[in-house]
Amino acid sequence: MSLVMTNAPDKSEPYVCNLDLRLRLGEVESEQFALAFKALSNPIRVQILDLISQGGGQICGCDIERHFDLTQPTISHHLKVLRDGGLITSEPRGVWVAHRINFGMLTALQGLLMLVNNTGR
Amino acid sequence: MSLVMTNAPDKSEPYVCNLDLRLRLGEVESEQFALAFKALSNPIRVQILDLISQGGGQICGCDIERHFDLTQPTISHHLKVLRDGGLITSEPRGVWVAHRINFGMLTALQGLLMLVNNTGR
DNA sequence: GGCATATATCGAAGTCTTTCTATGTAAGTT
DNA sequence: AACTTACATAGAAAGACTTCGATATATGCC
Repeated sequence: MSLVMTNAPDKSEPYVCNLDLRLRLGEVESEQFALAFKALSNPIRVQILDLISQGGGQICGCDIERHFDLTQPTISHHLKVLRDGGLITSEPRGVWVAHRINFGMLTALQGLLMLVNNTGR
Repeated sequence: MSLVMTNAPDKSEPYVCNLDLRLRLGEVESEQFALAFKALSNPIRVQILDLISQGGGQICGCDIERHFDLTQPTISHHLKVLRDGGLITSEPRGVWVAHRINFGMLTALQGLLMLVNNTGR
């Protein structure tokens, strides 16, 4: 019996294929998660999401553009990717558009990470 | 005074640009997060990560390939993307390779989501 | 109506991703 | 030494992503 807690595989034991593994996540489910993570797979979009979270629901594109060396169409594109990934919602408000965090999606992503993090240990 | 808790912007108020927003995430930091999220931006890789978490550290490529209609080089590529994104580690163990979840990275990603989720509310 | 402001869309250029086939490497087996 | 098994790498084809300039739309103001 070892004195340290470990889940490291025993090098002396021959490997036996693990036949118990199951795809717990369905195709549709994993595609939805992948789409949301894809929205976060770009450093600019990670920073945009952080800016929106600081804005407390009151944020327009011009408040975002100011922080980056990118053109307005590019920022508009990144906001669309975040929207399509379900991470934000955008509501027209007169001449500008209010961008808000979709808390439900963030919570869902946290849930998936927790599932993997806890199952693995 | 309203009877419901809301952070919805007041439609009657004219919008004023929010000059207080700051990029809390540096360039290097947001690039690292983006790289990790990019690893999760594909449904196959989301499912692979889930399989590895179920394996408890004892998982080889053949245990993964069985579940997908993809060739061995393609699975090998996806594992490399997960590795480069810091989500798993892979240790050669004789003729096969043990893939393991990098719990620290999952926790870091959960932390970012929590930051955005909590700041926004 | 005419003009300014905020945002979206289009189309194009360059780059990166996904997947394959073919091939290489390295450990275990007979 | 030859063979099998597990995995990695190389190169190629198709498609997706990122960014831009140009242009369109739509609201608010004079």
